[in-house]
Amino acid sequence: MSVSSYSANRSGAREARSPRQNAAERARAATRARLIAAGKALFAEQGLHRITTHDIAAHAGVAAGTYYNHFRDKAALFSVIADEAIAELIERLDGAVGPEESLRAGVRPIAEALLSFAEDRRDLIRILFSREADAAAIEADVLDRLAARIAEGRSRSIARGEMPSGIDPTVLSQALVGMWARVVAWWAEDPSRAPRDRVIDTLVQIQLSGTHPAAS
Amino acid sequence: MSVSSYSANRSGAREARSPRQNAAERARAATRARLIAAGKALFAEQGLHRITTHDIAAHAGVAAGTYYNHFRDKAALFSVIADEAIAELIERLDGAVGPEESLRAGVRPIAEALLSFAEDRRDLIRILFSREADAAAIEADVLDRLAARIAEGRSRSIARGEMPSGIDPTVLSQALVGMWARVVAWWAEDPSRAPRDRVIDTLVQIQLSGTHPAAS
Amino acid sequence: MSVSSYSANRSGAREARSPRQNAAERARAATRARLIAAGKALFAEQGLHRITTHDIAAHAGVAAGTYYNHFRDKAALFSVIADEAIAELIERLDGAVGPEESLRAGVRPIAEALLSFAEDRRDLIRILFSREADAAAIEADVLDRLAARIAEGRSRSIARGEMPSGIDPTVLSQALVGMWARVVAWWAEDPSRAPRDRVIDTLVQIQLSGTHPAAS
Amino acid sequence: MSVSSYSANRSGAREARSPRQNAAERARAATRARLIAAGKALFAEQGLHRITTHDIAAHAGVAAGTYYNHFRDKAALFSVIADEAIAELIERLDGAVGPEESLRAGVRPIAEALLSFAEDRRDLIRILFSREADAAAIEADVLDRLAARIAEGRSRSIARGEMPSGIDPTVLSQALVGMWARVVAWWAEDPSRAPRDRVIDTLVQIQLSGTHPAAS
DNA sequence: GATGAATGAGTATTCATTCAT
DNA sequence: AATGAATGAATACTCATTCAT
Repeated sequence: MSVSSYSANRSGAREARSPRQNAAERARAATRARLIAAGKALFAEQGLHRITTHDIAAHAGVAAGTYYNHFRDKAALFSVIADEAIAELIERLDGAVGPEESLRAGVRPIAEALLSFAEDRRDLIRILFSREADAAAIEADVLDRLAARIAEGRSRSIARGEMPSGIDPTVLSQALVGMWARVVAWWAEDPSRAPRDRVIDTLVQIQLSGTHPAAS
Repeated sequence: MSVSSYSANRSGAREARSPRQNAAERARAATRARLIAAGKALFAEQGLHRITTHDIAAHAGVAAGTYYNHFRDKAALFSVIADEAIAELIERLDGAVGPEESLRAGVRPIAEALLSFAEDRRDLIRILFSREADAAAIEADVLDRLAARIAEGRSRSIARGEMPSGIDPTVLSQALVGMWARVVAWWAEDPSRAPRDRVIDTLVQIQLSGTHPAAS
Repeated sequence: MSVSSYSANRSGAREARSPRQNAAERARAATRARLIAAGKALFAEQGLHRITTHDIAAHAGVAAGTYYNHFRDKAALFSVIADEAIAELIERLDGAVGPEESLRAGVRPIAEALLSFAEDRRDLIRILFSREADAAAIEADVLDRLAARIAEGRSRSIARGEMPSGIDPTVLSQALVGMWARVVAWWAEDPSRAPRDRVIDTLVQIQLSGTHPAAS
Repeated sequence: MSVSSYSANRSGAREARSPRQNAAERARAATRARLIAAGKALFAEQGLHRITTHDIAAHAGVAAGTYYNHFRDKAALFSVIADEAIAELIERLDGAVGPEESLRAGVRPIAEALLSFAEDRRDLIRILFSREADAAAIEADVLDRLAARIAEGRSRSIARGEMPSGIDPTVLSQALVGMWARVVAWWAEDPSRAPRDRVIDTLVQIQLSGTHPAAS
């Protein structure tokens, strides 16, 4: 388990990467990965502040102190997880809609991407939208980033005259983000609450009509 | 274990209240009111679990133990505040829309009631929508109650054939609630972010188009 | 309830005991009696340190502060109760055995007096023999007083040559007291554990043989 | 909630214990031992509920929180101490009397074992017989176990016709246990109160005569 | 790098007691 | 004398974090 301990400092680093160094590095990365996995599982179940660093270490099968060899403090792991989650979500959304694609065409793909993400990553959904005081900064971040992306798209729409003039794009983006976040969290909690396609259809209908002059 | 003294008015007797009793009761009510005010201010600023009962007592200018002469535990004050806030919010919404009024007519009044509440009661807004783990039950309650109210109205709309068939009323109610909660919280945080009427107009436009066949 | 409050200080004491004073005095005594009764009931049920002064006042139907108009502190009421209990017990024992009566004749009456006391005053038994840290001083007192009484009797017996010389009267008195206290407490807890007369017979037999040369 | 670290030796592996693990384990055991020693000293002096976990930690020379690395709560240390004490007492009593030995022969050895225990372990005596409300369960246990042992022996005596018929064995066992417990506690408090042998002689005489027809 | 024992500040809650009315 | 609101010291228990090995 701790082979690396005895060697790491002794090797006279000749080559940039001795095999020994590689082994040590791989072991370290593996420990880190297990801590992250433990964090995802536990934060999703119980939320940030019901979980202790000891819980995470124990779930990862390492000693309590090991946690601090990998993360500065309790919040750091949460941030890492949240950042990964956000990145994955953004990536999926980007995959779903080409950046310059017509927004009209894009609504359904976005909703589908969101719902797929909720299906595949219920743990991440719970972490991202978990309504935690301590997580507020992170969550605000998630939602604000989404909102910013949307607002940006909307501005282009407006510039092209595609949106009713009464609508403020920043308000709209907050509204859409709040809507999506709530619906996705609500549905991820118990997907049997509504058929997946019906959720998508509903979101699409609201979106379509609410945001596009063609709908009126 | 012992009979509690948490209710403001213990004596069942209507009459025969001595001046001394009245004075004591008034003093008690005043202390309670100060604790509630302190709770509102502090919970709004920092959230439920960053605040200690000592903080609240200190902010109210009473001794630490006095808190427990008025509230069973830390959560109790939060509940009282949240319940009051919900009641006030509901009351305002009820005042804004007659129960059987056309939904179409009702969208704007609802948005206006919401925004007024956000203006007048920024502290309560922060508490109600503060995304706290411990407050989750309360917030879920708020939002679910709103969602239930909306879903109910929607059902009538559907029955009257006023809504597109693709829309699921439970999904829609979650969506609207998420949208409103987020927009209101976002705006209450800093009302200079958008002019009040523009927020209302935006919400109305989304609502109108999204929920009414006449808009399509 | 508080008629006396308004008059006590105003009466220009002409006679040694005005009717008003008598009334006030009686009211005060009644309050005190109710506190004592409450203390007996509650201490017997739960022991000294599970019971709060608020519990006692509430059970007596008076305000919390009233307790301190009658007793210096929490221990004072306990002492009063214990003293009364001891006095009653001593009185019963004295009633059972004439001071100079032959000890031989007295064993059965003592056992009977003890068991009767246990039957009539289960609450006091529980208080006197309740094995409480804080009550230790009091209980030690009870038992030591009993032991002293016994030791005294024994010394006379020894002087009269009625007791085996190997027996130390102080040790014997501790032994008897421990025996009695435990048996009485054990039996008072659930009198169905053994028929009353069988308990007495057993105690008598042990006593008789253990303390009297005639038995050897 | 999390897997505890209260047992001294967590690792099931017999072999493959690194020097580091051994050192840590030894350190842990040493701290635990100091906490237990502190508990014995303080509980014997002041009783369970006059002593705080901070007192124990301070007396053991460790930080307050360290207590909880070794014992789940305040009661846990007391239980550990009491269990050890009971076990040691039982062991001594078993060593003193062969199980089937004549009871007659056994009285003196029992008394001697008891007194030796009281001499060697004055702290444990005080803890075992300390008359504490919270310790009641433990003490009841001690005394009941002793009583049960005695009752068992008595039943054999009765079966062999060695005991007067007027005596109820359950009452007798309570009586003997009360007697012993009180005498031992009284004597351990200040052994100069009576010479050790005189205590033993007195106990033996009471026992002999009280329980055995051959003595009459 | 990993370990895990130790740390100690932090916190909710209790309750004997006081005192102004 | 009675009231009862206020007091504040006391205390069990938690947990993020450190550090010697």
